[in-house]
Amino acid sequence: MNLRELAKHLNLSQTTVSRALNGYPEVKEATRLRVEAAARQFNYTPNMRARGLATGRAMCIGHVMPISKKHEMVNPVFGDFITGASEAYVEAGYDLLLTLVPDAEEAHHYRNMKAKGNVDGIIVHGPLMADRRIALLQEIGLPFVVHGRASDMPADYAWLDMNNRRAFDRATELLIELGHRRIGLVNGLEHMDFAHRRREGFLAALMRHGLEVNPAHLRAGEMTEALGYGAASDMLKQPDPPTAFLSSSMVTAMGIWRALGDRGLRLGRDVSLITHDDDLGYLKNGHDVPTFTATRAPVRDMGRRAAEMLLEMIRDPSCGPLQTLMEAELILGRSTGPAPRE
Amino acid sequence: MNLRELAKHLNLSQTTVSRALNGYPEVKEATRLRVEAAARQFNYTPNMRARGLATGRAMCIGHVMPISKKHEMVNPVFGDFITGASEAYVEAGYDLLLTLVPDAEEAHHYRNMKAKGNVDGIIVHGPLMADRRIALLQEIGLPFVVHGRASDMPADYAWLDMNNRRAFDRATELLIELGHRRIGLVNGLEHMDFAHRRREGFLAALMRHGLEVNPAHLRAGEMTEALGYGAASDMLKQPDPPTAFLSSSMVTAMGIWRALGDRGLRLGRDVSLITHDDDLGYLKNGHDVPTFTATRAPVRDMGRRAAEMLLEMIRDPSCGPLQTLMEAELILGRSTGPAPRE
DNA sequence: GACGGAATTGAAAGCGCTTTGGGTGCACGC
DNA sequence: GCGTGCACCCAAAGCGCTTTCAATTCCGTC
Repeated sequence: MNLRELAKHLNLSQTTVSRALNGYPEVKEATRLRVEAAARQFNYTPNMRARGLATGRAMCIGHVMPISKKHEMVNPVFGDFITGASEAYVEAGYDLLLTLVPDAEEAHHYRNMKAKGNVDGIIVHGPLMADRRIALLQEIGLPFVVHGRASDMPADYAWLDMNNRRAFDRATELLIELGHRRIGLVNGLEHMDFAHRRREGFLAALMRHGLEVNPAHLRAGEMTEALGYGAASDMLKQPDPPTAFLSSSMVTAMGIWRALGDRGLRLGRDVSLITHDDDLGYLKNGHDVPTFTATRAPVRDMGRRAAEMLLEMIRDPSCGPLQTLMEAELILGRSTGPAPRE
Repeated sequence: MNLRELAKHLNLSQTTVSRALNGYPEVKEATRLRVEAAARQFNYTPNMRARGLATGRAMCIGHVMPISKKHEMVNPVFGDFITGASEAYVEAGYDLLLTLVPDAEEAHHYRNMKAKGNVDGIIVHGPLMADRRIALLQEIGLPFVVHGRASDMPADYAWLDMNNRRAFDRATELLIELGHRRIGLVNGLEHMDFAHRRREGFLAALMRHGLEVNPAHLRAGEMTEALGYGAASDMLKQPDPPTAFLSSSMVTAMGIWRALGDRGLRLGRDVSLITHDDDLGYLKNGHDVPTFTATRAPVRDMGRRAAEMLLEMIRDPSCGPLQTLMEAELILGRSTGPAPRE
């Protein structure tokens, strides 16, 4: 059933039917009711492609995920983020188009997004420190919001980010207050912006307290369980092993934990551990009391907020690039305790 | 730049330009080259909405994920599955539309998919045992492939599934051969089809070997780390604790492992564990030697295959519903060993 | 040099919707 | 009786593309 048929069936023009369904005021209330009833009866839904052609709006948001060829890994955070975003889209009547781009920097993908005309705006995932996509998108003129930031780029674009720097600074500070002097950092890949900021926060806190940075206590890689296990195992073998760890993700933290187990070290007693926790649905940090002391950021909420920002920017293009910085909570779990006496 | 402008610039009709770009034979080679050069120069990409309107094909596949209100959790497998599917779409020039459906309003969402006309087919995720969506989609007449199956429905639809029953049967068999007599099953929610089949496989193997089923050794829930920890802790407290566990996911297995650690039980020595492993990018099962003995199914490949099936069905609607059953590998890791002497 | 068919190209219709720019009645005031 | 303003409705244009049908050109042939 399309508009023409519906109109014919009602003995009305397409114009009137269209207006009735889209809530225009110049149609008589009785007529509107008649139209709406018929639409319901025949299960009429406007064809979005046709509507899009006519209005110029696609009613669809694109999410662009870079999948690096080298590290073929889907960010586990993605599922939860997108769930949150999806809530906002459903409410606003938008669809979600997902594009996985093999190489973060393939310009033509982004250009095509605009030309193909099937999205009104996009959300950019996984920004690098110097992410050329931002300038590209500004040039293209498609509204966008970055999930995260790109430190090396001028900041006049829309983004939603967690305060990674501060979160890791605070976490480090907490460990230092507990008496830890040798702290290992197991970070994500540091050309990713979020990882870079976390490292900065970590180093800043160390420096503020006059602590040396031991390069052997810094490790970065894809945030897998294996990374945590490997990194912690290596560091613990060294002459001056860390008495505490900072980890960039829950799975990595579990790997670290396993490495402790191998050596008979007890978490929170012999060795302390703070991890970042994205509060993912399938990876809850304990039940009543959190297993890990953690910097927690509700990724799902962030997805929703980012989506709302983008929708707002589309609704009112004059509002300029919106920016949101969210603070992570520092939640106390059972993985931290005073540094052991030497 | 749109087709008309491009045509004008070339002093050609839209017809010819369109044909040149779409590889129709009736256009002179010299002209085609000229057109292609101009298209590249101006970065012309056809507007998909307009093309879709004209051709009736959306060049887009919908993925529908139910998000149950009760268990607000995104299936962690989803990211990898969709990455695989995406590969196939990119090659075929398709886009991917993601819809998260809160399962209450099911029916009208699927009906709208068809009416809105922005997808040519859909992939259905998370099938339940008696999933009404299948009959609905058949009635609607939109090509679809189910990731998994629905045991209680007639099987004349397209699906791609892992042989869950056989995988868990084999895994159980292995444990029995190792001398285990009391085996705990920590499963996913059993109204989900895959979990139901795994349970069946588990029970079949027990029965075949004349082993009693202890209801206290069966547990099902959302496959979180906490589930594994809680279930294992409970079972180990009982008078006749399991000497081996079967787990439906890696994170759950890690929870079980943690519960063992709490009690000073060593994995693979004191207690054995086999888990299902979806081979996710960020949750690798060990490095050289797998940590866990596991039934492994490459979810990403499955995504690709499912997508290819759907594209084939769209290309040739007469080919009927395709079906693919994949076998999981049973890979040996360090989490299994002979049952301890009593 | 005219002719038939193959090779190229174009004009125009149409996909299903929105929206512009008129109508057509009708009530009202003069 | 006539203009005015309002409330309501419609015909038709147009969004950017594909595709049908027809027109034109080109060539080898007789």
